[in-house]
Amino acid sequence: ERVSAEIVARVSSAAKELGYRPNRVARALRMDRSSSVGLLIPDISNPAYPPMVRGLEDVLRPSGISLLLASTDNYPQREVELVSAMLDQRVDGLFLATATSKYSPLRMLLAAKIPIVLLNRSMDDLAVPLVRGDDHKGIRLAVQHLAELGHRRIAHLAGTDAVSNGFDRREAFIAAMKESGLDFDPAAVVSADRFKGPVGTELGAAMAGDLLSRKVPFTALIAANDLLAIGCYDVFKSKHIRIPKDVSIVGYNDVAMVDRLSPPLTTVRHPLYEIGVRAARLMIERFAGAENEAMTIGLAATLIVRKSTAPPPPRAVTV
Amino acid sequence: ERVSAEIVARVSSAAKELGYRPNRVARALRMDRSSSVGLLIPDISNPAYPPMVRGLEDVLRPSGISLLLASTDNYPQREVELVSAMLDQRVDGLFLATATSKYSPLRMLLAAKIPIVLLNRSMDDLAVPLVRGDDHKGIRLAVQHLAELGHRRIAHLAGTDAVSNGFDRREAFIAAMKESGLDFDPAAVVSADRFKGPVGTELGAAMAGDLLSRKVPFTALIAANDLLAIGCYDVFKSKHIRIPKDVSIVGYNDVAMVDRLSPPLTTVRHPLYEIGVRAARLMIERFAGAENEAMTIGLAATLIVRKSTAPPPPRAVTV
DNA sequence: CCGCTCTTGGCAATCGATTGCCAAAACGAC
DNA sequence: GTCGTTTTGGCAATCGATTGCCAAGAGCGG
Repeated sequence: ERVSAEIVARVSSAAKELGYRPNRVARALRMDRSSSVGLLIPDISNPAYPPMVRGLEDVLRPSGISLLLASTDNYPQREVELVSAMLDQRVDGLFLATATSKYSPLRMLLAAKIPIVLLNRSMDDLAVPLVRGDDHKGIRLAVQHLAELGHRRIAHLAGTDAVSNGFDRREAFIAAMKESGLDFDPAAVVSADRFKGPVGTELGAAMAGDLLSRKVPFTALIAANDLLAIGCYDVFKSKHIRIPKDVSIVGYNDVAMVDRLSPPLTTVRHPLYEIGVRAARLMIERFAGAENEAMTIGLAATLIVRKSTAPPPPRAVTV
Repeated sequence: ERVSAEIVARVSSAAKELGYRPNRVARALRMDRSSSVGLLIPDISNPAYPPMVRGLEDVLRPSGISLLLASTDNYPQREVELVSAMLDQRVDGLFLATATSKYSPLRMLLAAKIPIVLLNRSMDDLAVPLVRGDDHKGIRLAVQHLAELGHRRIAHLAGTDAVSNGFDRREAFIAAMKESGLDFDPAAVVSADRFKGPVGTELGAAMAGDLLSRKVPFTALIAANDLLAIGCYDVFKSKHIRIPKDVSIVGYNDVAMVDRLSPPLTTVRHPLYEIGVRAARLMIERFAGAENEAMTIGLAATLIVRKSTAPPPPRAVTV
C-alpha cells in the first residue's frame, strides 16, 4: 500500500525463486482464520449430496477456501463429535445439510459465533441462513400433474418429521390435495418415522409394503425422495403391479440415473447443485462482512415428467 | 506418565468444567502435525467416488483425522493448485485418486516428504503405496463370461491411456482375448483418447457411435467403466440394436443403480469402498511409522452377471 | 542546511499449545 | 535429621506468520 512498486516486485520475485510458500497453519493461528470450512452431510453415498458438494466446491475453490467433509449417517452423536472436531480445528464456517427441525444437541455448539449456513434442511427458531428448494411448490406440481392425468386418490411416502424436508413435503402434500379438491385420506400417507434404518431403497420398499397392507385405494404415489420411489418400484414389480399402468409414481430430487430406470421416473427436480452454489456464496458474503443472519433462499422446483406417470386405470389398486 | 492419578483426574475434570478444548491450529503449528489429510478425486459427482470417500471417512474418523476433499475434473493445473494448497495447509498425508501414469507436474510437489497413498490409479516410477482393484482379473472374467456365452467378436471401449486403469484394462482385454482364443481385432477397440471432454455417458455414446461407424463386426462389448456402458445403451437403443439380444454389454465398477437399468447391467464389481478403507489403513500405518513405500494392494474383482449379456445372435451386428 | 514527510528495515509481541528444564516441595529410606 | 528420589509448579523457548512500533534513511520544500 505505501511501499514502492519496485520493492514489491523485488520481494515477490525473490520469494518465488526461493520457493517460499506461507505456512497456512501459522497464519491461521495468528489471524484466527483458517480459510477452511466444514461440511456435514448425512452420507456422501446418497446420490443427492455429490451435486451439492460440487456446488460448494466450485464456489469455494476460487476463493482459496478448503472444504472439510464428513458424513454423519444421521447420528446426532456423531454429528456433535464432528462439529466439535471442526470447531477445534477453527474452521471459518460450517455448512450443515444435517439439520433437524426441533432440538438438536448441536445447538450448544452453535453458540460459537462462527458463520453457519444450512443446506436443504431448516432448524426451528435458529437465526441462521438457509438455502433450500421450494418443497411446497415441488409437491404441488406433482399433485397437479397427477390430478391433470385424472388421479384422485394419491398416496404419499413421507420422510421423517424430524427433518424439515420430510415435514414440509408432507404438509405440502396434504395442502395440495385439498387445494386440488382430491380425496385426501390420512391412511394413504406412510411416514418414514414408523421404520428405522437408513434412508434408501430398502426403506422405500418397506414403506410401500406397509402402504399396500393398509388396503387403502390409490392410483398414484408421491415419494418424498427418489430413493423411496425406487424402493416402490421394487415392491410393485414383485407384486406385478405395473408402473405406470396400474400405479403412477412421482419421486423427488431428480437424482442421477432415475431417468434410466424402467420406467424412467417422473420426479421433481430439486436444485441440488444450485443449493450448494448459493450456500457457498452466502458464506463468502458473510466472510466479507454481510449480515445475512436469518436469510432464507428458496430455489425453484420443477417437475420432470417421464414415464412413471400416466392416467389411472379404471379401478384403483388395493392389492 | 509420572504424575499421580489424582492430579490427572483433578486437571481433567477442571478442564471439562471450564469447557476447555485444545486449539488444533496451535497444536498443529507446534507439532507440525495437523491431523488432517487431503483427498483429490476427479469428480465427486462421478458415482464411482462416493463409495471410496466413505471408505476413507469410515477409517479416518475413529482416528480423529479430518478429510479435505477436492475435485480436479482431471485438469492437471487444478490438481497442482489444490495439492499446493493442501501442502500449505500442512496436511499430514495425501490421497490421490487422480494419478496419471506418465509425467505429471505433480511430481515436483510430491518431493515434499509427506505420506502419499494412490487410489485406483498408479504412477510409473514413483515409489508410493497404491491400492487398486485387479483390473486384469476383472477384464478376464468379463471376456471369459462372454466367451462362455459363445461370443467370439468382442469390442472394447477403452479409457484414456494416460490413466493406468484405462491402459491396464485395454491391455488386459487384448491379453484375455488371445488367451481365450477369440478373434481380436484392433479396430474393435475404441479409445477415449480420440475424444475430449469429461468421462461420462456422453463420452460413451460418442465412442459407441465411433465403433458402429467402423463397421467392424462384434456381438459383445466391454466398456472400461459403467458410465461408458450407459452411453452405449443410449446409442444402441436409438439405433434399435437390442441389448442383449443383438449385442451383449459388460460394464466396469458396478456403480450404484446400474442394477436398475434396463436391462440391468452385467458388470465387473470394482471394490470401491474397500479401496478407500485399505488406503486409509495404509496411511494410518504410515503415520504410526510403518515403511510401506512401494507397497501395492490389489483387491479382487468379481463379475456380476445381470441381464445385459446373453448368447450372441446368429449374425453379428455391423449396422 | 534544516525540518518535514515518506519509505525502509528491524525489532518485539502475539496467537495457543508443546517441550524441556529447573527449582521447590513432598516423600521415602536410612 | 539427612540424603536421595519422585512429584509438582513454574518458566522460557519454540513453531511461522502477522502486526504495530520505532528508528534510520531517503526525498523534498523552505
